[in-house]
Amino acid sequence: MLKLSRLTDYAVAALVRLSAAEGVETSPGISAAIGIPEPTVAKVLKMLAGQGLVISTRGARGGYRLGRPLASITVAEIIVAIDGPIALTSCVEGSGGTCESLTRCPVAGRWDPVNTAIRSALQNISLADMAHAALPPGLRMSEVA
Amino acid sequence: MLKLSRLTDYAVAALVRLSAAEGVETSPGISAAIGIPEPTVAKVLKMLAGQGLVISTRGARGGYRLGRPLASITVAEIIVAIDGPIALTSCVEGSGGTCESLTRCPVAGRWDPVNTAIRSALQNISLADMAHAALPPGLRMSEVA
DNA sequence: AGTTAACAGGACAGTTTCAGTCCTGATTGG
DNA sequence: CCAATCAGGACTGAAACTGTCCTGTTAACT
Repeated sequence: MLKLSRLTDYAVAALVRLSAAEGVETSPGISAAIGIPEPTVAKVLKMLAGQGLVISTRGARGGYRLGRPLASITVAEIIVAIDGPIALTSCVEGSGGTCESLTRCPVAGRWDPVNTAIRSALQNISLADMAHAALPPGLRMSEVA
Repeated sequence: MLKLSRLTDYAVAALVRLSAAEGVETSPGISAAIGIPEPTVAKVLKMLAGQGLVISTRGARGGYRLGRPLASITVAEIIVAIDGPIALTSCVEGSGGTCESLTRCPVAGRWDPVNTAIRSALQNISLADMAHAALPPGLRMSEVA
């Protein structure tokens, strides 16, 4: 359904939360703040740390903090960190394996403009944009932060 | 991986093929032309017919023909016909059911700008654009963001 | 009429992918 | 030395998708 994974959604929640925390926060702490089970939150944070979107500190009193300001993190980066490269069709996945029916397939390569358009759209939306988006009626920022 | 279903890919192939045929063509005929098994092609065509993207004629000497010129069919329409409404996150799916943790979820509603951007991008690409895209001999999507 | 070609619609199993959890190891502070 | 915390990978159960098949309906041709 052209939908992204739920983990990406969690990643956004965690990043926004980290932004509000203004410092180092632990995985259990983030879990409690955003209402998502701790093991899952930990998994997401590890993936984000791998891409440098968050910076981890190990050991006691360690935790995570934002690697960059929210405004400089794009939605595209988060999706890449969680779901891998943005390629709508397997034909253009960077896997290197060629489509088995490449010689007949009349679509090979034609999704490129679509992929490009999607990437461009996602790169033009920052996390700050999402954080500032209007919240549903009845939900106040103070309640979630 | 933010990828669309393979059937959508087939749909594009079938539509481009129908455009080349310039008339009524049967499901088995399209299958042979694009190298995709007949039952699958039939399934895709039925879905496209349901959305009016192709027009079916029943009975002997029946078949399918394009409902509109390629240039007026957008990628978004095909995706909707095959995969359903374009909504990246379940939070904003038109299901009406509210997120079970809506009161805590700090992300509710924030994907809207992303969804809008994606829809806009997909609505601005017509099938004719894809049909005209160059078919690269080696087809290498070098690097993705 | 009868037969044949073709679409319509739904039901079905096999496969793959994903979400979520858990375990073991490494690092740092008290 | 002990506790807290991240790192990395393996594993399981559930869900979605793919691809196929079956039955019914429509229309042309003989």
